[in-house]
Amino acid sequence: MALGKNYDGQDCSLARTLELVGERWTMLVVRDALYGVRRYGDFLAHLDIPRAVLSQRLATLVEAGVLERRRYQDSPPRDEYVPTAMGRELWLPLLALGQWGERHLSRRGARRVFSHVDCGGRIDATASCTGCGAAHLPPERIEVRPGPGLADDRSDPVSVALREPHRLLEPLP
Amino acid sequence: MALGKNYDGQDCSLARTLELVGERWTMLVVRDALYGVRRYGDFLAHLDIPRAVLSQRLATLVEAGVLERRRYQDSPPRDEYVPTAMGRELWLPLLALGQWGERHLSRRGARRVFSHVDCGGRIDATASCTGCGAAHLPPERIEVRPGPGLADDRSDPVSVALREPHRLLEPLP
DNA sequence: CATCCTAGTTCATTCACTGAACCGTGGTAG
DNA sequence: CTACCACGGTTCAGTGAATGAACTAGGATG
Repeated sequence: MALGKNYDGQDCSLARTLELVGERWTMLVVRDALYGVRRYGDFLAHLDIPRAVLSQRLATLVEAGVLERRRYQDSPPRDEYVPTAMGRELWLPLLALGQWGERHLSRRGARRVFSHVDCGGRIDATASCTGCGAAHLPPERIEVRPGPGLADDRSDPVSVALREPHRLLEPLP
Repeated sequence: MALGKNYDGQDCSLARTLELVGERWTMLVVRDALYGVRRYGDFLAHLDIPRAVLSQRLATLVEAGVLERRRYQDSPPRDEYVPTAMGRELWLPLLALGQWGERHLSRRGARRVFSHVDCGGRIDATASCTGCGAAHLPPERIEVRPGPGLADDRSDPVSVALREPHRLLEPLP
């Protein structure tokens, strides 16, 4: 989103949600985190986001409890950003938005296909498996694959790694 | 959202969706449209949105096919903005976002409660009825009521009308 | 005729986004 | 010991969208 990030008069959970994740780039950062992107440089290269904006978004998401900043190496000191339980629950709205776009804004086929790791069935917009009927699946049980509509013209490590099937939340690349 | 509304390198249906509905205010406009708000002045009063931004957002949504602009009176000429089928399908992602905020960002209770008009059961984040089990319900089958966490300090016609139970998409106020 | 209502547009100001440059820490190579 | 590089940022000038107030236009209303 953008300027003046608060919707003051709106006593509404949607408005409160958008104050946090509705800013420009934020949902794409969370999506990447759910795909398994964890390092600053990978977000940067995959999203083509200005460094200052990425820093600010990561700080906001950490402060809000959507991501956790975690030391994964001491020398040199390196931190990674990992979705918390709260962040993992954003999977459902992000999926619903993506599926809506797939249905209404895409002329080519699906760019990415989600399937249930336990049965291989396709996932619908409510995170349910159209194969076995399991409802409201968490990201841990989902695999992403490139779909027929995906243009594979990007060469950053994340884009390359996502050309193979990949389970959500598993570290990339 | 904000500046430079396109996510050029992102070959992703979520990014395409956000280019359209991810701008600042846009999702709140769609939410209001699903609640039944139809007139420029009602959006304006309920959202406290700058007039120029509202005009621009309505035009974008009409052009994209999310809303339809419809003449409802000839003298004086007056148009209303009504969700198309494409717009009505945004119900699911908007609900999922709102429910996420309700769970994670709200200290008071729910601000609004959604229920199934056919059985009175509560609606979950996947638009399914927890009472009768009906899945993926469309907005036509949903009723909104004020929840315990709603502060009723606003006096615009839409806020006042929404203090009563109201079926989604039914014209307000 | 004067006033009001609705639905806008215009405009100066403010403020976030952008992209490029710079910085600091800690390896690593010679 | 010095140079250089990788990573993860911060800083900064320029741009452009959001903001809010003022203004406009068409038509009803008194």
